[in-house]
Amino acid sequence: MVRSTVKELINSKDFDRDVLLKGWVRTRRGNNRVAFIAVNDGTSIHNIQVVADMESFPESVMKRVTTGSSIAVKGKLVQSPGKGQNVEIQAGKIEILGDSNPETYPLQKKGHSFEFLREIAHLRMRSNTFGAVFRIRHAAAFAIHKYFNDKGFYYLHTPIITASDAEGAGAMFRVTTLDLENLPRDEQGQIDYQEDFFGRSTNLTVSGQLEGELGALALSAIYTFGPTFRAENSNTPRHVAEFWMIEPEMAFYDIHDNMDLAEEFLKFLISYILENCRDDLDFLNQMVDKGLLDRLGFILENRFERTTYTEAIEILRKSGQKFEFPVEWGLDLQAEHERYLVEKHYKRPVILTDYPNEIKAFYMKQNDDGRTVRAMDVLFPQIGEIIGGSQREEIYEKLVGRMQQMNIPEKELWWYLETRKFGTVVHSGFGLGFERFLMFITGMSNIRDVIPFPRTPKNAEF
RNA sequence: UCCUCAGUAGCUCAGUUGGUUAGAGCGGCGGACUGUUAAUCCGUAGGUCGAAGGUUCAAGUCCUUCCUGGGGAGCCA
Repeated sequence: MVRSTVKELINSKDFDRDVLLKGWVRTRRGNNRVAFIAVNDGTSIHNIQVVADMESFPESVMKRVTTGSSIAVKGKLVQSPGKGQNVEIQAGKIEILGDSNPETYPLQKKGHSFEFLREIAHLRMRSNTFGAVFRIRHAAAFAIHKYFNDKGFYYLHTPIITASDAEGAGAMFRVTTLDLENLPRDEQGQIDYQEDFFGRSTNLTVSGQLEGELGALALSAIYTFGPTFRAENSNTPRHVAEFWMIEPEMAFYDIHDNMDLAEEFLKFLISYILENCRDDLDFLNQMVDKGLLDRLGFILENRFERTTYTEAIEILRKSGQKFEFPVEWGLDLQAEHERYLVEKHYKRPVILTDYPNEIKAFYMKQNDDGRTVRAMDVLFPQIGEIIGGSQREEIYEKLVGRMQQMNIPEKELWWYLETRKFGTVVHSGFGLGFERFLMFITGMSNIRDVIPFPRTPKNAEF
């Protein structure tokens, strides 16, 4: 007999047929006459109830049906006479696939703190919340590929190991095969990286953007979606050392095309999750974050307001609102400022453009005013910035000028600069931190709870 | 890295101005119960009080250092 999943069975109306179910026991209730076994196989947030007449099964088997054990059940799918579920399985045969000692199995039927579950990350996916989170994580990843593929973008695999440490996006992890106990030295006593695997110093990537631009300037539109590494000693609910990032780059797109894409992309992802993960979202909305569904609706129902950084500073200064951090032209906006603009002033998502060049990266398109660049930040309620991007500087001389000002070594990025020498075009792109997006769409408040096995300072367990 | 709060049973926590043998709920185990819904009721076991050092007649409680975790800040996605 073919195994049916919980997802198939709980939605089925084809009753009184024989089915085969395999899964893990979540809870067990009952008395000496009848046992109610809640089984979950990860295909749904819901469990299916297996009903077993105690006298039909040997005690030696029923004793082993404990929380966490894996079982196979052959039985009849029937309409449930009890409240709380539509269908259940009247068990005909129960086989224990794998025992689970109830005295040592750490997951109980009562709720656990996320902090505790993080310590048992190898088992936490068996809990309701983490099952929901990781089903949504999958759906979001799939939706990202679907969106870009349907739009004619190419998925470009930018390198994970990079020799460039000029990207300026934070501290990097070194990649080496040198013997750390016995490092080769040159005449000056410096470490001799010519002896290293690549013949030079290499690191894990902090961004695929620069290589992504090379792809866009050949294939018209590309996106990257891969792991990214930051060796910063950041201990916050919003940072991990290894995370996933989505970075589209588009030739012939100016800043306005870029904003259009970002808005359409985010709305598509949210609609896709709402359509395909409704049960999981309902669960999270009820158990984790009561404002979740309203907030997702808020994004879908509103056109993103577009304005400039300079205008935003004016609004904040005139607001009469007391902020913890100062509001002044030239300073970066804090999350509290971004949230005020979105939640109080515009009451809709906001895209800010034209930031002071001093607080933005070297590759951003310089405006004619000489002091702002064509950056764009997409701001969401609750979290502030969710997407950061820009039109890129395509004029060789201007780009080099900026690199010199900011002490970015031109020699190392010769390949990046050559794209501005040979057939340069207007182009744009942006970056979306995948886990930051997942926090928004699941309502989870710690980034370590939206990635299966988080890497943070002093923690690389699992 | 800085600031701050916390660490007591498998989990979530209480524990008085330092004072006898460290408690509860849940979970586990045993029992009762004819369809349960985080079942209910009765009973029961379970502790290196994060680690090391110190003060004291006496430390879960006070002091020092360290470790781990939460929140905030910085860095940033």
